[in-house]
Order: sequence, then C-alpha cells, then structure tokens
Amino acid sequence: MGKVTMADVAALAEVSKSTVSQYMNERFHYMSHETKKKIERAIDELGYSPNGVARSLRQKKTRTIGVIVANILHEFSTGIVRAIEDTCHANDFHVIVCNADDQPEKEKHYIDMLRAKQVDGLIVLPTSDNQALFTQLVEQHYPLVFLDRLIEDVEVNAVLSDNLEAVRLAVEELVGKGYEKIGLITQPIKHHITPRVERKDAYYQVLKNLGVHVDQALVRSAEVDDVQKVMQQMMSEFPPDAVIAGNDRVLQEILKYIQSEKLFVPEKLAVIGIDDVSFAEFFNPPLTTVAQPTFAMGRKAAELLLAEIEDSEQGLREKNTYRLQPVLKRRLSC
Amino acid sequence: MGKVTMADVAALAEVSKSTVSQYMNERFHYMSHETKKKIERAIDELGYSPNGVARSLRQKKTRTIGVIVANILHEFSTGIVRAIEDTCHANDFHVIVCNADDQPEKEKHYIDMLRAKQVDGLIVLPTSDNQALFTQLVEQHYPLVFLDRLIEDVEVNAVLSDNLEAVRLAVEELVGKGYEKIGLITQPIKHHITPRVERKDAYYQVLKNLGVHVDQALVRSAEVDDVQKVMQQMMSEFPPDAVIAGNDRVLQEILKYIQSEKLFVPEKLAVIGIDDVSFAEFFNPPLTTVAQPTFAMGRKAAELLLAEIEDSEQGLREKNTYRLQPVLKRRLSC
DNA sequence: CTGTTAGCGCCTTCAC
DNA sequence: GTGAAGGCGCTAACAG
Repeated sequence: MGKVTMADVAALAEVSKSTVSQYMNERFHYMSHETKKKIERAIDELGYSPNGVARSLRQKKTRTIGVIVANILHEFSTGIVRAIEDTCHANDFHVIVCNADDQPEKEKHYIDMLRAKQVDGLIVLPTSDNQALFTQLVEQHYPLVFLDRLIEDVEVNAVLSDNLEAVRLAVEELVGKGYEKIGLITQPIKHHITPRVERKDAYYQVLKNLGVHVDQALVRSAEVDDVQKVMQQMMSEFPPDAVIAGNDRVLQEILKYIQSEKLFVPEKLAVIGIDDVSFAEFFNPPLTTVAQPTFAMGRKAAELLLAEIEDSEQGLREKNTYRLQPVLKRRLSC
Repeated sequence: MGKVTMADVAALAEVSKSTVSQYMNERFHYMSHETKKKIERAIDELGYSPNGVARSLRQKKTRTIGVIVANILHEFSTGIVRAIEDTCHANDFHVIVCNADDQPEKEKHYIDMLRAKQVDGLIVLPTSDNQALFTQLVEQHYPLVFLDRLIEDVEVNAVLSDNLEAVRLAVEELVGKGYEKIGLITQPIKHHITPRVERKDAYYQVLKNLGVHVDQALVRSAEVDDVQKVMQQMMSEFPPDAVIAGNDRVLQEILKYIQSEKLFVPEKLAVIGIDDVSFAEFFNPPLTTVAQPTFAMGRKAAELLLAEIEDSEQGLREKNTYRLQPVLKRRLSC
C-alpha cells in the first residue's frame, strides 16, 4: 500500500529496520531462518514494497537512463528505443524517452532535466551541435553514448551503422544491374548529422572506385517537404534511371512523387532505400532496401552505457565508435 | 559538478540552506534583493542544480509517469506515446515507457517496478486481463488511465476511439460504392481487447442496419501470422469483393497476401483499413483508411492523468470513458 | 546474527 | 526576512 514503510515491517516483525533492509537486499548471509520467516510474513501482511526514491537518494543510483531521440515517430528511432528498452529491462533499468525534434534548446532542456532527475546515464542521437554541453558531460564522467550521429571532439562511445558499406551495397547493386545514371537524394547536409555526410561522401567514393562518372545534377539534398519538387526537377532536367533514397523519410517522399506521377518502378525509375521500412516487403513493387541493424544498434548502445554505469573504471577507458553492418534486402524495385 | 549541494550554495552565499531552498522554489515574497543576488551568484559559480531525487523523496512526487503499451513498434502505440510525451513535457513531467508485449506477467512486473519508483501515475493499454491488479490500484486511488482498451469493473478514466463509428465509416463507404460481399478480418477476439470486440460487433450491427446480409464466412479472426492463410481460404471459398482490415497489423498482412497473389486493388478486391498507416498515402494504390485520432487520444489520456495527479480531489470524481472520433481518409483502394 | 547510529539532499514548520 | 531543526525512507558502517 504505498505508505507502508520499512519501519512498519520492522515493528511488526519485531526486528530492526536494518535487518529488514538486509532481507530486502538478499543479504541474509547469516540471517536466522526464523527472522527471515517473520520478516517475510510481515512484508506480505502489510503489502510492503520498498520506496525506490529513498533508495536512490541513498545509493546515488536511480537505475534509470535517459534516451534522447529526434522524434520517436520515425521508424528508425522507434526501433532503437525498443531495443534499448529491452536491454535495460533485462538489467532492471528503466528508460525515459525524450523527443528533441532537432531543436538544440529542447535537447539541452531535456539533458538538464534528466540530470536533475539523477538518471544514471544518457543515450543520445545528438540532434544538434551542442558541443559544449556534451563536452561538459564527458568531463564530469557522466555515462554517455552517442547513437547514429557523432559530434566532433566529444570523446564518447558511439554506435553507428557503417554508412560507407550501406551506400556501397546500394550502389553496387544498382551498377551490377546495369543502371548508369544513379541519383542520390538526402536531407540537408549538416556538419553534425553524420549519416547524411557519410552517405553522400560514400556515394562519390564508391562510384569513383567503380569508374562510373557522377553528374552533379544527380546528387541533391533537400528538406523533406521539398524532396518531391527536387525529384521533379531532376526527372525533367537530367533524369536518372535509378535513385537512392538517403534515408527512410526521403524514401517516402520519393514514393509520393512516384505515386503522383504514376511512374513505373523499376522500369521507368529504379528505387533503392537506405533504411528498411515496414512496408518494403509488401509495397507494390516490393522495395529493395539497405537495412540498418536498428535493433542491434540500440542494444549495443544500451550495453555500452550499462557497462559504463556499472563499472566506474569503464568511464576512464578509451572510447570507441562501433560500426554495425547494414544488409541489403533484395526485392523488386531495382 | 553534480555533487554540489544546497549546503554548498548556502555556505558560499553566506545564508542558510532554507533560504536557498526558498529561492529555488521561487518563494521570494519578502526576500531581500541582496540575498537573492548573492544566492544567484553562488548558484552559477558552483553550477548548482538541485537533486530531483531528494526533492522527490521529500515531496512524495516524482513528476514522472509510466506508460505501458503492448509494443512501441506498432505505429498506433508510437503515436500515442509521442502525444503523451509532448503533453507531459509541456507540464514538466517525464515519461517512462514500457513494452508489455501482451504478456500479463511482464505487465505486472512493470507496474510493480514503476510503483516502486514512485511514479505519480500510469497510463496503460492493458495488455491482459489483469483485473485484480488494476482493481487494487484503483482502491489505493493510484492515478490511472486506460487507453484503447477497457477492463470490466475497473473504474478508471479511459480514452478509446469510437469503434462503432470507425466501422460505420468503413462499411458505409463500401456499401455506398456498391460492394456487397464485405469481409472483415481481425486479430483473435479476446474479451479484454476492446477494439477487436467492438469492431466486430459494430460490423454486424452496421450491416444489419443497412439491410445487408452478412455471411459468416466473411468474418474471420486470426493471429497475425495466419492472416494470409485466412485470406487465401476466404478468397477461394467465399470471395469477398471488399475487405476491412480490423487494424493496422491485419492490414499489413492482407497487403502481403495481395502482393503475393498480385491481386488488383480495388478491381479484384477493395481494401479499407481501420487505423491509418504511414504508407497509406503513397501506397499503390493509395489506401483508404479510417484513421484513429491517435495523437488526440494520447494527449487526452495524459491530460486526464495529469489532472488526477495535480488535484487529489479529482481521484474521487466519477470516472468516464471518453470516445474520440475516427475519420475516414478517402483514397483509392475502394 | 542483529541493532544502533548516522546520514543521502531537500523541504517545511516554527522560531527569531 | 532568515535560520535551526527535524524528517522523508532507506542503507551502511560499526558495534555488540
């Protein structure tokens, strides 16, 4: 019943609070079978359940972590969050999820609130170049892991997908099938949004290695709302025979464009998306994609964070960036 | 940092802890401008930030709520969670999200953990008929709101979509367009999974009102993994000319079946989904759906819960079930 | 094996 | 206007 305290249990069981505490923490090395029974009885007679806040205050551990994503509505974030939650649950941790919506102030605000709440650590998909803030966290040895994105000069463990490999898979698939004018559309390239930068760079690099000429007109970046317009332009000015969607959001916009123009896929335009999407399998036609290992990424990040939390030494170790491998899902859109 | 306490601030500002406390809580009714300044200075000199855990212990409020969904990977839950998070954030609350995966034990475990953590309230999409547990919470006046599903005899505020109306919109649209053999596929009907029950009942009722004969062969329930098989059977034994997907998961399976059989939609089979899905708009053909007001539902639930939390009187008021209105999204699949 | 003591960091009367 | 004292519920030495 909420307001039953350890003292009540102790009183009823006729022992002291500390004995009850021992019991609760399963430290009954030498506890007599008898007192154990008495305490047991008292506990369920009163319906006692320990107050986690008091314990947290005492132990300076909350067994809670914070996760800051851009927007949980994005499939990628959802997968990440689910994986983190699972991993934490397995370790008796809880997760507070926050949506920063790519707003630096919101991100900062959440970080402040979470720290005030004494969460034991943070997994963040940094939505902004909030360098100073993160540097400060690092200096204070606050357990922190980055996911999907990196921030320069902030030394933390980070989990990313191998973006070069993702693009390589996509491009080689396309080139292998004989496509020659391969477009790439990404969201706006901003310095700190690692996947966009890396994928674009990879695109050039892979095509170069393959000896394929790249026309600048085929490489475009745009806000989600402008993707259809950009597609339109590209198709009329310098029509590609295949297009790579830089991520799931872009893919959706490309599909809207295709739908509105009633373009045949892949005959008129082949499509390949980076990021697997829930509807890829039964889309018409089924969509070939490069799936990021979302689940594995979330789990890895959670594992790294929990390790940092449980082992304070860990905080001093060298930090790494882990690259997880994407996989090509061959379907029929190219 | 982090270990700076109110005492430190008090010492540096040369006032007492309580004065600092007053300051932190903006209770400077009569505080001299001077001490205010001193405290201010001390605070940012030390980079002080109050310890939420200690405050929570003292105030018996954590400004955190728990949300238990079946699985955050489902679009419906994602939307709900996002709306809840937004509403809570606007009120300076945090949200701990848990995935019960339709497992009663997991649900119970989460509820226990969350209560131990002293969360101020719970929003749950009850995944199981854990009646006793919920009844107990209600008796203890623990702030609790149900979402999407109801549990008999548990008197709490609940937010559901108007399932009768949702089905009515779908059926009338179909009948209006001249379809005569309208199938319905839902996940297994279990007593406590309100939307499934209500939608199926509504289907019968609406068709009856319209004077349309219903053939039992057209009404099927199946686990997600069996939906394709059931479609197969239905199409060969008693082919409908239109099918209503009882929810988003079922819709996806129906679409897989359609994809694998290369059926033309809507010529060969019209499709209408209850639950809007992210890809409906650009699917081929664009899918007509009945959208549940996911966002509004989440927000409403959060508002009800926060009201219960902030106003203890509220807990004694009569509880209601709020029905939010779905809307038909006319596209081209029927 | 169990009890005593002393806080964790904050808030809140109640004096001064 | 400000300070002193006590306590929220639990844990961790240290005695016994």
